[in-house]
Amino acid sequence: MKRTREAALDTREGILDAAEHQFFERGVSRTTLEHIARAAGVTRGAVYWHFRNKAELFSAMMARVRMPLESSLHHLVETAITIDELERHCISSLVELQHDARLRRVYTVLLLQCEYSADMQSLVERERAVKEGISRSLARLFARLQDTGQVLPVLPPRLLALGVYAYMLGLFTDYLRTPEQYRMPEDAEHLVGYFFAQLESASSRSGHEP
Amino acid sequence: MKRTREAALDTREGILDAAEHQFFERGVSRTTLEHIARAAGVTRGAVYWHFRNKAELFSAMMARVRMPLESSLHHLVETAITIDELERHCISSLVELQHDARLRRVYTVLLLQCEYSADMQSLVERERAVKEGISRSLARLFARLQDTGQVLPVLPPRLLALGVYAYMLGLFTDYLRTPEQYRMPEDAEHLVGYFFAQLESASSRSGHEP
DNA sequence: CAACATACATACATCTCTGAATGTATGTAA
DNA sequence: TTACATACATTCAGAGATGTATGTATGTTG
Repeated sequence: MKRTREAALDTREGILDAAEHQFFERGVSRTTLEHIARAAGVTRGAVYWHFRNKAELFSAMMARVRMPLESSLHHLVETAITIDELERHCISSLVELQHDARLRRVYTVLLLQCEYSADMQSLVERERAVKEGISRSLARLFARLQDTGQVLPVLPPRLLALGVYAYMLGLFTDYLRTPEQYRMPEDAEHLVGYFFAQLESASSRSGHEP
Repeated sequence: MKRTREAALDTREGILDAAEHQFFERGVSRTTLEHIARAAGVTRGAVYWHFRNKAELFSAMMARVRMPLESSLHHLVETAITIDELERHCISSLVELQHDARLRRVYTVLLLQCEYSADMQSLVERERAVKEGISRSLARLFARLQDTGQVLPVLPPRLLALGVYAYMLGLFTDYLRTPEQYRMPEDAEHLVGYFFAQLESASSRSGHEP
């Protein structure tokens, strides 16, 4: 058994992989560090070597994946873009779930297998901050797009931001819960497209159909 | 201390009330039966007298509240109704959350404070069945409304049902997580109204504005 | 007013999980 | 090659948590 630095990194990654699967299958609170260790082929000693406790392990696991709504969106939203780009981003982030098993697992854990109680305070606060950022960015984007006439002023920017966020959250959650009800590339396009259709003024809407 | 039958029922309700609060504050897995008993002013003996275990207590707690999306919706959807009725139902079920603290607590537990792991299997299956029923009912309703020309065929009924469900699920979840971001009577109306606006043909849309 | 059932409280045995302490083999730098 | 750090494995003590068994006071019924 080698104990070089690279091997240690492999072990660490293996533990995180195992945590992903165990959390996904048993839920966060019901999986013990022993479960994770065994699944990773190590003992709890190794786990405690790499992570201070379960909460830190959880955070590390979450940090490995970029939140689809967060990752590129924040950049996307700050640079001047069109409403179409935002729509395509929403669609692709939904479709991505079908292809990326890790994303699916981690998001299932985040949305369905994790209790947001007081001991997860740091996690809760972080998520809250992320959502705050997304909402504000989205609202500013919509404000810009409405100013330039790209988006119809059917709703104030704040509500558009809330609406898009809630819709995507609901779609993510429901897809992860019952994926068999979705035919994924097309349904994502239609469902998201439906929501955005109202926003697109006639000018920006041309060139949409083939 | 009286031990009559009515007193026993009071105790039972008290335990359920306490469970609601404790689950809400600590999350399901982190609250022990001791917590619940103390909060209810009894001991674990009383809890075990009324409920076989934590899972059964949880189920009993959930059974006390009617799911806003489930309760009247199922009836509503089977009787021939207009799209406006469905829209108003969605709005009012959202607004209801603001006024009904119990609903808020129980739904927060269901959506944010509860891990859907294997031991909650029965709960998971039940929720799944409920959603199946809602989806099918909604889809049939949309099909009828499209046939009679009340709703524009912008999307197939199945996708409309999925979309409405996901949107409401997202709104519920997000509102419960960050209620301070919503100005509740109006925002619910605007957010839901936005989603339904596309569906309403010119005829059914008249008489909407004051 | 027995006799029994109900509605709990109390006490206990058991189990699980955590965290820390300790042990140990391997790598690594002087 | 010695001395130390790294990367784990093993062991142990302690804290909850669960479920059950038992005790007990109060109703309830014939």
